[in-house]
Parts: sequence; structure tokens; C-alpha cells
Amino acid sequence: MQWREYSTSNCGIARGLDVIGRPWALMVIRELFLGVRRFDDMLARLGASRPVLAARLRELVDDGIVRRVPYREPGHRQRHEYRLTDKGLELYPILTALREWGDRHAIDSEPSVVIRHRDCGAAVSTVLRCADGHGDLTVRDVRAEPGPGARLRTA
Amino acid sequence: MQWREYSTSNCGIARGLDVIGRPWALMVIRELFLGVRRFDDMLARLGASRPVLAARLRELVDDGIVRRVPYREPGHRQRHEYRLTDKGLELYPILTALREWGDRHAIDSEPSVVIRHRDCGAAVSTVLRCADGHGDLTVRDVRAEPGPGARLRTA
DNA sequence: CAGTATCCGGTGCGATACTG
DNA sequence: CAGTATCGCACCGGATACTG
Repeated sequence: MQWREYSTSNCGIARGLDVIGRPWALMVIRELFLGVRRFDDMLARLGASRPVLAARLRELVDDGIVRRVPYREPGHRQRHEYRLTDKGLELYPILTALREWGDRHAIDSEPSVVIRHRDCGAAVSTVLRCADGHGDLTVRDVRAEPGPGARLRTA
Repeated sequence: MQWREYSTSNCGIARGLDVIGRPWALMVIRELFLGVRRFDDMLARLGASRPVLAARLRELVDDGIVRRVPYREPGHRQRHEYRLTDKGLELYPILTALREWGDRHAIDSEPSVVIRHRDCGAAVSTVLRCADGHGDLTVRDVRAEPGPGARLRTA
């Protein structure tokens, strides 16, 4: 397959990175998956600056990844916490695959977080599977081809 | 689970992003997975500037994701092409999960690339699976807990 | 506690030109 | 074809201070 004359403009990877590829974005999303929902809690764990965290959260809300949810603790005035939308929850495989790779190749010690099946406690991982159920695939078992939305390069 | 007092320094996601989180890095890796291996071919498809592409490739080589492979075409002098190392090939689930999400949520048209099982031609996707084989899981079926390398926050 | 406003410094990036 | 060298700008991000 030669890709030279195909456009890369409507690539899901590129467009996905427009949304979650900014600095701190995936870190914020990781926090939300871990259940950290308050601004100052994220701030302390992330180490990002206030304006940057605020900007990322606002962008993620604009992109439909995160929603602001009002809440009120007794004796305090109303505040907001942040939660993932369904669209945001679907980012989980990306996070998991990235964590898996990073734990294996990019950290020196043991993993700091493990993901387990809620029911049985066994470790959870991401696998490649074909729609016909042919077990676990590796990159060598697959091929890429132009999809229905493929466009030719104009320039 | 409360994560407030746990450190985020040895997180696989954070450390993984140190390597593949830079602008253009995943785009370069996408090209390599598609089989685009020559500098100027990537340059034309990516739209990045020469210095940036050169810098990313050098960093990816330094990080063990990419290797430079010498080749010679008849009548030309020796040149180099770029290929993924095994460590780089293991990034495939991340790319696939990101493509899946981006194709579903971040592009307007149909997907520009589809991934198929080489043997049967069926579509390939990433799924979450527990080590005990309990089928496909969603984020609601899993829980995160501190791993063996978890550290308490010092500050 | 949860942000916003402002300023300022570094640097990453593209444009361009040059070299093997 | 495959880079490297140089330059200048834009922008991003941290620090700080202020507000609801």
C-alpha cells in the first residue's frame, strides 16, 4: 500500500489529538478517571499552574469530554466538580493502552496504579481483536487500507 | 479510593507522554505504521516543518522507538529510512484506540483509514479484557488501585 | 476553595537558506 | 533527497495577585 497520494486531513488520530493532545489534557483526564474531581485536588496532584488547569478544563468542557456538575457541601456555598461525559469515558482504552506501554517501557520502578476487573480482581489490559473473534492480534496480524472517507491529496 | 496522598511521579501515563506526547510525535509514528519511511514523504504528508520533523525523529531514535536503517537504491548513494523498533511497534494499541475514538468523536466524515485482520479481513478494534477472560469490559467494570510502585506524596 | 487577570520569560516552531 | 543552521516571532506556561 502506498499512502503518498492520500490526504491526512480527516485522520481520526490527528483530529483526536486536536482534542486530547494538548499538554496536561490527558493528565487531567487520568485524574478524572481516578475519581479526582475538584479543582484544587487536581492542581495539587498535577503540578500544573492554575491558569493552565482552568484553561484545559474549559476546553475539555467545550469539547464535550468533561461536564461541570454543581454540588453543595453542608455549610458551604455551591461549588462545581468535574466529571467525564460518555464521550470522555470512551477515552478509557486510550488511557489504558498508554498506561500499559508506559508502565512497561517508560518507568523504572513498578507500576504506581493497577487496573482490575471489579468482579474478579484480575488485571485488565487492552487487546487488539478482530470483529470475527480471532483472538488477540498484534500489529503484524493487521493491515491498514484507505477507508470510506479517504481523500486524495490536493497539493 | 482516595488518591490525594499518592504521588503521580512514576505514573506510566505521564512518563509515556514524555516520550510520545510531543507535538507531531504520534503523527510521525502513525506514518511509520502505515509504512511511510522516508523523510520527505513524511514531510509532505505531515505538513510539519523540516527542522521539527528532524528533531522528532532524532528524539524518537534516542528513545528507542525508531531506528535509522541504511538502504541504497540502484544508481543512488546510500540513504536512511526510518522504522519502528519492537518498543515502537508496541505502541500500536494506543494508536488504534486513539484512531477508534477520533473516528467516532472527532471527525465529521467517514474514517480515512480502516484496520483489518490480515487473515480474514474483518475490522480490528481495541477491547478491554481481564486476565481471567471475562469478555469485553468497559470503564464501569474496572477499578483502579495503587500498584506495587505507588509512592506517597512528599509535599 | 475555585477560579480569573495580568505580566513576563523561555522556547518551540515555521520560514528560509544552506550543505552533503 | 535528506537533512542542518540561523533567525525572529508567537505563543504558551509559570508566577503572582486579585475576586467571588
